[in-house]
Amino acid sequence: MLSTGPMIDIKLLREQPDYVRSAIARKKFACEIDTVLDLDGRRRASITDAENARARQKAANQEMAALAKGSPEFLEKVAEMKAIATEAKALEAAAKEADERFHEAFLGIPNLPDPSVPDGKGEADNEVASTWGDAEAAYPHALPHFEISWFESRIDFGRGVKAAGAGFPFYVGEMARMVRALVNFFLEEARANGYEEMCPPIVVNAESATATGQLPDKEGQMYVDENEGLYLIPTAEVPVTNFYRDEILEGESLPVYRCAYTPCFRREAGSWGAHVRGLNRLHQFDKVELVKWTHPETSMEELEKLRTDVEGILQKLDLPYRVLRMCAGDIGFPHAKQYDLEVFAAGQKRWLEVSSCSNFTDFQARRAGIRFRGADGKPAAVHTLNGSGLAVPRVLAALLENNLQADGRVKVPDCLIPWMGQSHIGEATS
RNA sequence: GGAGAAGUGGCUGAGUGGCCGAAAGCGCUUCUUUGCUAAAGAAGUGAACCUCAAAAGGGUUCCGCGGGUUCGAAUCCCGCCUUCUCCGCCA
Repeated sequence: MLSTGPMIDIKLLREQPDYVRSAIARKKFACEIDTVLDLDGRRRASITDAENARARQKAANQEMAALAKGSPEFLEKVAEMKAIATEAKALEAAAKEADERFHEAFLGIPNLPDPSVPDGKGEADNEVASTWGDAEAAYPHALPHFEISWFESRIDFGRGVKAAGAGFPFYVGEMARMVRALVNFFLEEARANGYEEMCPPIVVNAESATATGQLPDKEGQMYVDENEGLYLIPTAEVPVTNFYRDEILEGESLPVYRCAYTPCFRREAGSWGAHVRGLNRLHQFDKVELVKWTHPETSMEELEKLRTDVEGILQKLDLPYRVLRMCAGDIGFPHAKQYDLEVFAAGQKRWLEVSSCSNFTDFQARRAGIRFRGADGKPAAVHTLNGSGLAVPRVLAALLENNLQADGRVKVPDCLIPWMGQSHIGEATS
């Protein structure tokens, strides 16, 4: 009847409303649990009424089929049936409306945070789970990347404004090749970790955006083509996760690992500020995304493996980073648990988020209708996970800042040299 | 973009107003027979939702999607989507 199912389990909400209420209270999203429960009750009563009416109608129709067409008994029955049909139709329309109202409200309930997620109201309450590398190390020549003398000649924001708008730079020459080198490196790392590469559409329809939770929560963050009803993807997570929408996977095929490189588009409405300069925040950027479909029982350990996979890439790049265990108040609408990975940009002396690794448990899978056949043969929702592996611009920013040398050039990390074919970029200034 | 054709269960494919959740075949599962395999035979084999404490059972819906006609629609009408063929265009 509806292509997208509920986000959390409605049975859980019915049976343990207080648990759901308190779990959601830990998140920053407000939602009307009682309204949803009330609408659920109305919906179910309405459906029962409609189905009973329909059953009466069907039974009567069976009798009619046995009567001779045009006979007096038949004509009498037809007259009688009209009233029943009218009633059934009205009840069905009411049931449909009640169902739609319920679903609309239900869609507004966020995923519940996992018990292991720390309490907290926002950014300041996230816990540092671990750090790698030495962010305090001397980076004697570090500069904010946007202050490097040759920066604008290789990442041209001014001409980007002319061609498209703020936040859409041109990468020129060796910097364009740097982007390509990073993307290639990221994809090969993903492949080595068992993720099968995909090349997905970079626009999606509203159903897909709803399934992964971008809609209705983050409507304003996506670029949209009103004519076609298509959204430019904010992340490859959206098309890739929807690959299996409305499908039932064989239990043995889990877990499935996939990765995809795509440009990502974000309007970032209202989030522009003075601290956002250079590559720190863009409307379009390149990213390799890792996606997993797993058994419910293993999703939390798969999240740890996912995070470890991403950490391995940062280690090869030799970028100091820290892992944040995101608090309940700062994790996203569809998230059950989330780690953010931040690299240290020595020039700005700031931590830049380059990856977010998340377990959505069955939230997306329910909305997307992605199920697997368990041991009992019954379909059940899979768990979906994803993480950036990695986003290009901020990694590039940190590389430019941390690897800046006395002569004004930037040393290319060893792991990228095979892809770049050169050991330094930029021009010597001294 | 223009002109035609088609969309039925995991697959192939019947079905032009009621007896159709839907023939038949294939596939799949279990069982039987059989030195093994193969073959043969028997039974079973979709999903969602409502009801039920749960299971069992019962009910409703689903033949691309959405409307409509009718007492009754897989079947008739309208709109849309998708696929295929031909033409045009194009990387």
